[in-house]
Amino acid sequence: MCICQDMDGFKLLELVGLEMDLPVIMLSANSDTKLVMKGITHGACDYLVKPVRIEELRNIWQHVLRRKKFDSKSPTVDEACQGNGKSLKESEPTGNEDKNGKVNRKRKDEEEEEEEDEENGEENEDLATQKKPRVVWSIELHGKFVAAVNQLGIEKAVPKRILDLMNVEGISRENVASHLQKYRLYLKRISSMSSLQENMVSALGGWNSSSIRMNSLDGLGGFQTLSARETLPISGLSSYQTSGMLGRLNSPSSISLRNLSSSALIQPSHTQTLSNSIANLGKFRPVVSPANQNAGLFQGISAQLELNQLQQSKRTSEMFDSGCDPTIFTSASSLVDNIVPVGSLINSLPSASSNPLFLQGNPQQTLSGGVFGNQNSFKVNSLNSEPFNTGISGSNFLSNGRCNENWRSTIQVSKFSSNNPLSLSRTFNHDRLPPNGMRTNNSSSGLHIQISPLDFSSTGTISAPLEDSREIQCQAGFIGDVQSMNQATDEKWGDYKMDYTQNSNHIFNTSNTMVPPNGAVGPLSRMMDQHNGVCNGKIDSSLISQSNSSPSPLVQLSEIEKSATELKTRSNEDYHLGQMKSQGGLVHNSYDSLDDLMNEMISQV
DNA sequence: CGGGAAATAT
DNA sequence: GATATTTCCC
Repeated sequence: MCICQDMDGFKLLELVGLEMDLPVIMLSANSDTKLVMKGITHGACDYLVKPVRIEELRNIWQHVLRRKKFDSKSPTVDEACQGNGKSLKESEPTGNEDKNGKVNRKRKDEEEEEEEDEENGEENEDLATQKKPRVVWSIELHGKFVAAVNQLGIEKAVPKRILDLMNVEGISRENVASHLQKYRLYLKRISSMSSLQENMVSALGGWNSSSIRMNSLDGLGGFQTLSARETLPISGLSSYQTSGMLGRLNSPSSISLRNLSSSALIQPSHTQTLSNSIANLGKFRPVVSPANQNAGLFQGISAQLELNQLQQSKRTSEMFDSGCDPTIFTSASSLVDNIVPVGSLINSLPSASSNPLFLQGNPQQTLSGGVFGNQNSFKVNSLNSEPFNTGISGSNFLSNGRCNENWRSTIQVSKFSSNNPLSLSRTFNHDRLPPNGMRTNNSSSGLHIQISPLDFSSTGTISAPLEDSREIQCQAGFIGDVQSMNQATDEKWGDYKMDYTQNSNHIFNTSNTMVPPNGAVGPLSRMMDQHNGVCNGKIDSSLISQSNSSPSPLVQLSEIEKSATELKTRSNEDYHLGQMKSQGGLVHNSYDSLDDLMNEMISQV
């Protein structure tokens, strides 16, 4: 017989059965009952769902022995085994895995089969039990986790308690402990990021942009991974978001506050100075997180971005020097990283993007504009929308009102520039396209990438875009209210993964992702802008505060978008400017509370 | 039990 | 090759 590549397992199974008369055990990651049945009906003795536990294998052996015994005694048994799958039904893979409710996350993998000499399949079930299904921290699950943690307060959140609060079956304390470990790590990163930012700010004058960037990158990176991973599983679902988001929302603000007060994070290292406060923030994570998330997305890209930035550098450096927006900066860098693909875009745009435009506009405003621009491109859909999704809304609702207004204003602006926006978006896309890389990346790396660009452009779905834009806008708008912002952010954070992850699917994602990518560019630009204008005076305080607390994330997002927009638009300087104005106002507003924090942090530093 | 870190699985 | 989870150990 010949085994060709195109031959699937079932064909092979038949061949083996016909020509070799060997007992065959099918192995596949696909636990679909239909497939199992098919395998068995095609002559497989057993069908094991991967991953296969050792116990299962052990059992197989035992069965072999048993079979031999039976054989001698009663051939029938043996026969049954080999020949017809039906007799083996029991061995159905399905059985094995599911101890827990969740059982197998479904994977569509391909099926593989392998034959093995003798065996009977029955036993695996016994053994099967042994196998522990791998817990996939879906957004939903993570949402519950976050809600539980928030409820308990980070300090009091220990695996056992979290597990109780989550009230989810199928996961063990160990699972929760592990996830908590990861979550803490994540928070830590965030906090460090913020701290770094702060430091940078404090340093204002003298820091190396490069070092800063590095830091930011690191932080982001971590997130990203987290988010990305999570995202994957989730990706399919739109639904999850809602639930997840809500959950988060619930806990949210109040929780975050607690955390802050308590503080406690342990920060590792460096940033400690800030850390306490920061740490808290980190715990808070929600707030900060957004930025991080964004950053995370971009990660890969960093180098390019940096280069780009550097090129633009002067401005950038200036910005830094001024210290206007450390946070932003960071985010920018992070963005940059992620952006890679974007980077290419940027490059292409570069000249234009680079400076001029950005400089002029205010970052924030610009951002808004950017967002809007996107929206425009999307088309008003946004309006329709529902925006945002409730999920989001949960946290944001309040702000929504504001946002809306902002939006409107923004929108107007965009309209005015409207042509551009669309063009921008398109351009954007195109640019990216060329970069197939982006897409490619997306597919490969996944999540993050998709995010942005793709969605954007293709996005087809309008909805996504809209939402994104909305969110973004909202964020921008929020900036004013730190608290609200925070909450929103928090939520996101909570979802952090979710958001990112989702990006593919949901709006959130989109927005997040989108933003980041864009943001990558944007941030820089933003920075630049600030530098130029706004930043100087107030900026420090306001910005800083932002960076520290949640605001920054938002800002970043908006920035990002903005940047993106800018990039896209370039041409639309006008448009930017207009937006900028509006933003500026917002920004300042927000920080009061944050400022305090900032101040403290700064002083500490 | 909780946390950190090595070992694995994806 | 890197990350997410699991497992092991203190």
